[in-house]
Amino acid sequence: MDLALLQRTSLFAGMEPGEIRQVLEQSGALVRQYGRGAFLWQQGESVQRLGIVLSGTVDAVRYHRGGRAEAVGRQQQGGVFGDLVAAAGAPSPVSLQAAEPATVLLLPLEALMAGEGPAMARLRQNLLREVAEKFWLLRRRTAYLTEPSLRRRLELYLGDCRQRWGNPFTIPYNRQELADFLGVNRSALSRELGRMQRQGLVRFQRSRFWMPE
Amino acid sequence: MDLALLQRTSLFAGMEPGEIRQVLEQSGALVRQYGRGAFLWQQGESVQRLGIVLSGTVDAVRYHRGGRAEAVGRQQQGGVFGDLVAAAGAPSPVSLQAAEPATVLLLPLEALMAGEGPAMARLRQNLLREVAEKFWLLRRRTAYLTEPSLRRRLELYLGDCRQRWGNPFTIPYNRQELADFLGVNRSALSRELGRMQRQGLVRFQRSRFWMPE
DNA sequence: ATTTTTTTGTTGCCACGGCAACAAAGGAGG
DNA sequence: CCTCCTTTGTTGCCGTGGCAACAAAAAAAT
Repeated sequence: MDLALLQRTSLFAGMEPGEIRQVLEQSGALVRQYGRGAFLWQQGESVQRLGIVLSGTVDAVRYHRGGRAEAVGRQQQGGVFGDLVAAAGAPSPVSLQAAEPATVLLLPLEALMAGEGPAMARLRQNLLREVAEKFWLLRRRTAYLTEPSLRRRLELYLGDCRQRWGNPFTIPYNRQELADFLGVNRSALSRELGRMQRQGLVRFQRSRFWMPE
Repeated sequence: MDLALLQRTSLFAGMEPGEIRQVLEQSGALVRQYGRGAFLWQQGESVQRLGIVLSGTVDAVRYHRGGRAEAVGRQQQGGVFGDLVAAAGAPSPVSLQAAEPATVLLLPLEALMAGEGPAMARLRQNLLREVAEKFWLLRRRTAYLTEPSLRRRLELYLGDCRQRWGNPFTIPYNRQELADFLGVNRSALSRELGRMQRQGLVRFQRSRFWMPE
């Protein structure tokens, strides 16, 4: 078990290798491997485990009646998944699928909540924080989605990025993905970006942006 | 302290009065009162407490530069607030304000995560579930907001309501609020609802709806 | 280097829906 | 009952932005 990797995850942040090892034993953690495309679990199942990606990629996907698949989230090395599903204690609204061959560490939620000692307490704080951060990330997105115009959505999003990362900054999306994220059409997005650049409100090439002020 | 009320809250659900009392003492809970309009805490503050509304109403409000206030959430008797703020451990993106004179029970988060015993474990499960449910509620809303047309947003939202509550069902919004929730214009919403009713896709009066099939 | 595929930019068309202004209906209070 | 105020429905106008189709650029594959 690669404790150094775990130490860098949000879930085990601030914990000593000894504490991590202790928590793993105490909680009944286990490691599993999945091939490309394999389901860790399916939409509608009740799950009481959460996972950490040790290697590979895990996607959260929502399958609509009609077969359409909607990408909901993606986790790579060190990422935590299944926390929100297990925490809600309801049938999962998404399937979890290995986008690439993946090795994951699985932790039973209930053991984490009941376990005692300072290491467990720290872990729980981390878990709760992880979940809350996912909430606020989503909250931020709804702020973009409820802006009335494409221009305002872009200004708000890019302004947030500049504030967070400084100038220049690189966004984690290509045009199509950004359009999806902001809930707009890709060509309309390109058009508006062009306009903003001509007006000197922003400069960019590909996913690298620079904003004045 | 009204233990019967607490027993009916999501945070203390499934716990005996004795357990609740024990948790309150063990964690250092305290009761506070706030007059109408008083701030429980302000945007930007770091908070490590969460609260339960014993009486009155507490609003989460986001103040934008420019003075514009955006209503983010509201909790009434039995409702839990501040959980997501405290859990994230970051400066609060919202202010909490007593919309009506309010009595609240405040619980230090850290004590809840570190406390031992089955009652504490249950409480933590409940807390985590509360947070996760707020996430999925928001997730559902983004599903509406990313639908491309007003019609599709309505169909999706009303379809969800019918599935959840059965026919007929009453939505918790008036027209203006529903428009805001779905991120559309109120008159356009009324227009579309009218069209759908003429096509037999829905029947309604005010906030009471009925959908075929 | 050449070909193929992916990503991004551009443009014309036109419909959806925002906006404003008003009418009608419903509720509350006298 | 009548008045006042809030909520909901209706309609015309017109701009934003969805959509499709193509061009250009970049990246990947051969």
